[in-house]
Amino acid sequence: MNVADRSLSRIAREPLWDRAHAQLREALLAGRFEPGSALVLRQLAETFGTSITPVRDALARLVAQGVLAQGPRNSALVPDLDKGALLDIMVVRSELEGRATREAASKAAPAEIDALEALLSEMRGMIARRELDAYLDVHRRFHFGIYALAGIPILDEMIENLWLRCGPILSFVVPEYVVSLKGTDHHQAALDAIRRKDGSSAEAEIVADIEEAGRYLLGLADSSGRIRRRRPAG
Amino acid sequence: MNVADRSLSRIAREPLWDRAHAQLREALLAGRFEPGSALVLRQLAETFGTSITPVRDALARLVAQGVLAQGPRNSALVPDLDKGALLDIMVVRSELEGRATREAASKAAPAEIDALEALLSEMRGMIARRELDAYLDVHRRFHFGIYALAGIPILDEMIENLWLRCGPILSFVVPEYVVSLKGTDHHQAALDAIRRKDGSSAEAEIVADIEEAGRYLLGLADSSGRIRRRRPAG
DNA sequence: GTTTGTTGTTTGTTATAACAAACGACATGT
DNA sequence: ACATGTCGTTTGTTATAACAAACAACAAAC
Repeated sequence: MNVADRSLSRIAREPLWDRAHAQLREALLAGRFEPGSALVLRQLAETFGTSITPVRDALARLVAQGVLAQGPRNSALVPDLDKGALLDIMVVRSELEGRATREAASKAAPAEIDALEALLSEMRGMIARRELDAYLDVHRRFHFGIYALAGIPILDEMIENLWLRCGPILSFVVPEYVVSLKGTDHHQAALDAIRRKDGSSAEAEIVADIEEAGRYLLGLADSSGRIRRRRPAG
Repeated sequence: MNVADRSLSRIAREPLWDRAHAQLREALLAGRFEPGSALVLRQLAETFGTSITPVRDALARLVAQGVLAQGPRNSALVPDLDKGALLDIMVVRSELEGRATREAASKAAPAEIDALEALLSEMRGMIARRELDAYLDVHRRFHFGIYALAGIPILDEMIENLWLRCGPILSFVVPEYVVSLKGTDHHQAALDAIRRKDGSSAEAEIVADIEEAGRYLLGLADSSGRIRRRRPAG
């Protein structure tokens, strides 16, 4: 060990496919891909400025995780969820996120709960200002903040996977819907329950939150059962 | 359509990486890989008689699924579960497999239940004859037979993923353990509960089955917390 | 006009080579 | 002896080219 150790930081090795994977993941979560559209190797490779190999790796990973669907020619497709698929995901989400919340209630420290409380007030401000994208981002951090308190990495991983699976349609919610929920703030109720270590109530609130959002998205389904956004992307 | 359509069958396209993936999956589940060992691209490529590209694809998929761990050089490692990791998996398995069983109880048709009953008697014969490998295979088919009845593909997928994660140590059970369980046959009890559409009891039995196996595997842990087989593979 | 066959383009698959980072063996210096 | 530096080997990463399957457009035949 020499004196320079304090000023220098670790050099992280990050393969190109890892960066491609991260970018695709983020774009999916932000709803920047049209459900049903195909992700083309050479096209993405040109966008990223790499050869097709790293892109191929990234897409293979996403498909393996079930985040992307595979089309006819082993091509990667942005999933186009129908009512049945969404309902199934909601069932698993309720189960997993409910359990994570219950575990969190028995382990959370006051300081950690306060940090989540801060996110809640952030969220309220964003709703008032109709900042939907920013709201969705903090909203996600709030949920995963709870689940992280459970201290079960595998649970986190699987929950994140489920969010990714409905990523392309998560942005279909409109600000008006979020505003209309002021009366039934499951987020606040869940956090309050966690604070008083009432695992059952906390679980029930989170499940209610998931099911409420699920019902809203289900209501967006057209006659064929596919989930569409109210106003097509401009 | 011509007259030949009846005798000819669909020609399935199966890429090399898909076959490699399937073989690795099966080997993992059969416990043919030593926990902690590294899977080397060029070595496997030679075994399969292909270039490293398809092998790379297969390993990337397995790592993305969380079935394989990633080592220092982004290398793929056979997971070496410690007590904590195993416990976490068991929590999620109980939650998911419990829910699947509950759903199955409300949807199962008598004929489907009878088919599972047949598997149960097959299992009993195999235990009596100490055919461990064959038993584990039918045992797996029994469990997934129940979960399939729930009719929620995503649930199935995630449960299979969890089994794969502990695949390398599933074969650590010894015939003596299985035999010792004659008194508490959770499998039979779960199936009986499903037959009388008692979802809660069915769920409880499956959870008990999982936790019992979990306790056994936990008992194999050495002083450092790593799960080892009683008798090292010959 | 509909069907059928052809052809060119698109797109995922595989093999191969060049590359770079990490590791171990070995030698060297203190 | 121990630390350090060098070098060869191992091993994952990336780019590239050749390939094969699928699709669409178009032309020919009935």
